[in-house]
Amino acid sequence: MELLTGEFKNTLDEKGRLSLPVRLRSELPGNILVMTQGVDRCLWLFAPDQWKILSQKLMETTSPFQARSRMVQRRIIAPAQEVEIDKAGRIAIPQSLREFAVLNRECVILGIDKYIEIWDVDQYRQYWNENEAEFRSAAEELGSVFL
Amino acid sequence: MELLTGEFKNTLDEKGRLSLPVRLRSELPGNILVMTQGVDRCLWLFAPDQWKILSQKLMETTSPFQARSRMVQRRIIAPAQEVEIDKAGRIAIPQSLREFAVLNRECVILGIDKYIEIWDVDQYRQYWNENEAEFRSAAEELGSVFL
DNA sequence: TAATTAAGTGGGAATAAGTGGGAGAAAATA
DNA sequence: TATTTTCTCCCACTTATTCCCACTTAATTA
Repeated sequence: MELLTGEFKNTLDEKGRLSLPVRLRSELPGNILVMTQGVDRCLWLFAPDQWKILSQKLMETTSPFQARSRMVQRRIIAPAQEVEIDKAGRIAIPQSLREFAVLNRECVILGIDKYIEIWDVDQYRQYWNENEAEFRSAAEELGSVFL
Repeated sequence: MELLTGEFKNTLDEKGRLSLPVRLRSELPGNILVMTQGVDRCLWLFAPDQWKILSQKLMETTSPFQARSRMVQRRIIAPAQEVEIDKAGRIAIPQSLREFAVLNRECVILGIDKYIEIWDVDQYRQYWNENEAEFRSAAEELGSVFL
């Protein structure tokens, strides 16, 4: 119960199922997760209590009568679905989310401390390449963060 | 009885019927819903008690003697109709509402916690594309929302 | 190194969800 | 009143999802 981190590569099968690496699974509180669209072309996975915190914050600060709010609600809140980890440690990724993230077969799974990201391996490679330079400059800005 | 969320794609049939995804249906209190025009080119669906809350608030804050109020009343309150979920889990969408939302065949159904939105798939895609840039800037502003 | 366990992957069978369409009732039109 | 249209209710088909079991490969242990 320590590090929800690690980068893994697993394959999505024909039926839309993806194994969660044990390393990540063992850090999760139960076998239910909430999955939604990330801001980039990936999926975000949260433990239910984490999702509750996040979604409540978002809902409190947004209203269906404001255009920007509706955008956030439609892109973050609306796509969210509960998924259950099956006996083999897999989750079935709902079709709409599979399409959004362009998941094909090879997937990259990232543990990011408080949540998990799922990428199509090609999309992730592309993202990585396109942002190499900007990452370096972002890292420079972290100069004030020391150990 | 937890998440009234999820993004789904179902087809409106020749008779104007649309299946509500079980994931959403199972979160609803009964088989009656109130359907009205959304602020964007989509339809809004509420559970009757949610609709009561919203419509009362709207009526309390508007007056027939103010032009803006009349607009709100005409566009939100007036178009509202009750619809019933049939045994196959479908709702029949009244013609006037179908026309308003330009529903053709492929529909996108969004669960947004307290209500449901129905879009024509093309309309939704267009909305999505037009707002890509603004969504990203809105997301940046959410920087203060952490887990 | 062989044996054993665990992790990840694949697939069949049963079930459920979504979709289409017919028959009859109700409503509208002539 | 006769005819047509619309709407309901019901049944049937197709596709997707779920559940269960088995195989392969990797890791662990003796």
